[in-house]
Amino acid sequence: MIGKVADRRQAKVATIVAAAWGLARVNGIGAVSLRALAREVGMRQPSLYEYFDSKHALYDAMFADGNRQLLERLEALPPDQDPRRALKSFMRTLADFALEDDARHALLFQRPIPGYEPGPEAYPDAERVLGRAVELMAAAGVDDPGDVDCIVAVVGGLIDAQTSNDPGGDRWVRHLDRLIDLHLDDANRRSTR
Amino acid sequence: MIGKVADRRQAKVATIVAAAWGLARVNGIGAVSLRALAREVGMRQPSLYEYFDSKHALYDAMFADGNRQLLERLEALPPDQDPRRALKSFMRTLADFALEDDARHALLFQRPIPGYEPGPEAYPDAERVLGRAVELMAAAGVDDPGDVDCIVAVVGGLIDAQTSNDPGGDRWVRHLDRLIDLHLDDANRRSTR
DNA sequence: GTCTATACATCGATAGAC
DNA sequence: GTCTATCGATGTATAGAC
Repeated sequence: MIGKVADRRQAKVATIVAAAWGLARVNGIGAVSLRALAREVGMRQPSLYEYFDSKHALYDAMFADGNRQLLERLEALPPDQDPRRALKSFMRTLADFALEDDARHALLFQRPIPGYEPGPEAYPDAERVLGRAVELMAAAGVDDPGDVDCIVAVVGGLIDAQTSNDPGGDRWVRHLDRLIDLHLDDANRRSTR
Repeated sequence: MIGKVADRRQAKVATIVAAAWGLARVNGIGAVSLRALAREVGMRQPSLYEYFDSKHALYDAMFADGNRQLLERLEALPPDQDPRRALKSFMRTLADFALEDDARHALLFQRPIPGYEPGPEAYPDAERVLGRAVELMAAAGVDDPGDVDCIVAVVGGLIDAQTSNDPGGDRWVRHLDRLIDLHLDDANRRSTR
């Protein structure tokens, strides 16, 4: 088996990434230091360079991992014939995912690290998430890209307000379903006219 | 005049804060270093501690200054008898202000600096901004706090999407007026029923 | 692959002379 | 009030032993 050594390496990479998420949850994504991360996984700092060429490469791995987690959860949703119910379920899952872990939400959907932008190789999963959202909205009768943009912005706005101003509560996200209906109704009304 | 020395000090503080905004605009709010800031105002780095006890104190001064700028601009708006027009004008001014300067928008409305939260002494102006928004919405017939939250979140969502995904464009903010009407109509419909 | 050791850059912060 | 000098932390990177 030639793959065994590569597998072990991948497992170690996964361990390191998981430990990095742990540190990020405690002190914030910007406070993950390579020395602390190495300590967490029982290594010395230079040894991490065996697995990541730079700190940005670590961020890329975390970004890709986070998007993979999200995509996995979204794809596990049971299919729903009712396009509205399907869209709401999708968006609620997205919101729950974002609210579960501030640091992960920040890395995936904001630019919390000065000088770091996710590399292109980490984007495919992120684009699949958005693509699925667009599909679901189309099924619900939203054909104007402007309406898609609005719904995306509204959901993002609710999530951001929730995490910033009422972490752990539901003061904003409790309006999620109602606002989706409001915007779908409005989009349908304007497209059938 | 006893106040003269204090005035001079305040003027110097203002100069430093202005220079800090300049650096933030160029490299991002997170990349403002005390050494670069000192260089900018013709000082050495330790001398800045004569004016700010810590870097967080500098951030607090910038936060207060940004909110003061915003409040000034909002209070300069001409009064408008039509509550909807007044609210839209308020929100458009807010959006323009946010889109003008990414770094300022980030410091005022997000938490872009790991470990930094604005101190309580910097909040009054920020609360006056929100208070004015609530007043305008009340005048437009929005009496449910949940509806106020939704409109705040929607405007914030449009602004964030705009800065993140189409800086300099209007792909999201062009929907601002329409979405405000949509949400006001919905709030009014539900409150008069 | 992992280690020790080291180099050099940056950063915020402090001590103490003037 | 401003300076020089310095501290300890960081990230990045390398050399070389095992």
